[in-house]
Amino acid sequence: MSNTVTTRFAPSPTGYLHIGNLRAALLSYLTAKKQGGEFILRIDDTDPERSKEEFVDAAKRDLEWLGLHWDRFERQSERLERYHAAADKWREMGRLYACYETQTELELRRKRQLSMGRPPVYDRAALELTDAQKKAYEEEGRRPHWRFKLDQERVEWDDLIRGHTHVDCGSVSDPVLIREDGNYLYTPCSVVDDAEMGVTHVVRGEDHVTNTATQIQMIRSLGYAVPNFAHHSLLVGPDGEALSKRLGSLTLGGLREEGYEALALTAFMARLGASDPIEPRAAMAEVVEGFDVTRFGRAPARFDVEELRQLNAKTLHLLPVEAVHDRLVEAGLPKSKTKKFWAAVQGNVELFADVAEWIELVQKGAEPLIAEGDEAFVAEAMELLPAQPWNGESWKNWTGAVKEKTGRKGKQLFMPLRKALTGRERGPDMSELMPLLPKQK
RNA sequence: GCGCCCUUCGUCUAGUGGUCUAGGACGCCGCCCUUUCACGGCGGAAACACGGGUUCGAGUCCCGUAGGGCGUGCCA
Repeated sequence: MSNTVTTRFAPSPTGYLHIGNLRAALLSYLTAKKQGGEFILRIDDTDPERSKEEFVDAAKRDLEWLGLHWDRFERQSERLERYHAAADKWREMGRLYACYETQTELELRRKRQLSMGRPPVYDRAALELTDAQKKAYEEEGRRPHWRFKLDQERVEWDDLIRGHTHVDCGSVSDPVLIREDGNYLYTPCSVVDDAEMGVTHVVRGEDHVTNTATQIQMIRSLGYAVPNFAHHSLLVGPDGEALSKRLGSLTLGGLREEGYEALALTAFMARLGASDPIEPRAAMAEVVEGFDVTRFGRAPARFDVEELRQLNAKTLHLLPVEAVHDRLVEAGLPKSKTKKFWAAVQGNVELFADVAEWIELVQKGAEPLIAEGDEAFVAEAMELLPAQPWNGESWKNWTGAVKEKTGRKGKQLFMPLRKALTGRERGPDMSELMPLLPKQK
């Protein structure tokens, strides 16, 4: 109908979303939003055995948290009649054929092909089955699974990320579309949904490249327009190893619980593996603005949570107080104090949870930390401590007085005083921090 | 095994035969700011996987080797 750029993210609710899923979801979302388009969240739940509602809820929660708001929500389990209709068409065209091999038989056949140095491609034996043979199988109690008969041609497309891409369908097995138990597999559902939902850009991982070739054939056979494709590379770990092994520890929910900012995560993933620099962002609109799917490379991208942590810190360092006010109050800070507190402390937090330490300091104070040999100096300095309340000049005045009295200067002067007041060696600018400190005992 | 893709500073990358003595960003190191640490600003070190070939000339083209990713499911 319209030319609105439309993308989708189609997770199967069989587990929690992880960082790899985020790459696909985010790139899809950003591809749509950069063009003012629509983003669809489509739950791929055709497998009733493995799909769990719990995972649907979790996926929604994760995407909402990250700010990947969907314009439409669909679920494949409610669209089965659409898939039936497509399957009927394919049967009429002679492109969907019944197969009766068991999984064990197929496995054996593949092993035999492999041992002969041949690619394990389905041999289409079922195409030769006579009606009588099929009937015999049925009477034996076997139920068929259904394969799509591929044209043995070279399928080509211009991929937004990979450039000109080709797959030789002559070396690909005819994909199974319908399982023996009648459930539809990913491939046909995706084809039908993308076409009927008006998806213009399919953005997904490069593990789908072969699927794309077979799906293009299915799309064409149904007379639909072939959408644009963008296959991004997959993530690998910090040492270049496949990430799949450690994905379990990299769920989006887990990263959220560890305290990472949604904005840090989206800004990071929107640039990881692309040629534009990874930059901290103060709002999702900036992430969208700075996104360009064609800037991504074909090489696998390393995901290192340490780099995420660094971006997280920089993100926090540029967030205005309005963006964190509610969370500061939730963490126990009085509303009236958030502005000055954040101005003083934001440069010293890597994860938002780090504010807890500073909130405790400004509310309860800290045990002085006095280095050996500095006892007399600190005692002398405390005598000169100005009366509270302190203001922005207090630190300067105090240290000036201490300097005059003791002759100390530089680090010898400041570090002991910082430690005496805050109990720490590191922290925010003392001029800003001192007025926030509680009444001294 | 076979097929596809990939390999430039530690990391993400720019680079489509000739100012590439290889550019940027993050990190690292140093300096500056703050008469302290952190934050911030400025600067520096740091790479064409290896071997052949084509060419006057190769990071750029071809072949091979090595390494990595993906595919090869009645998973998605």
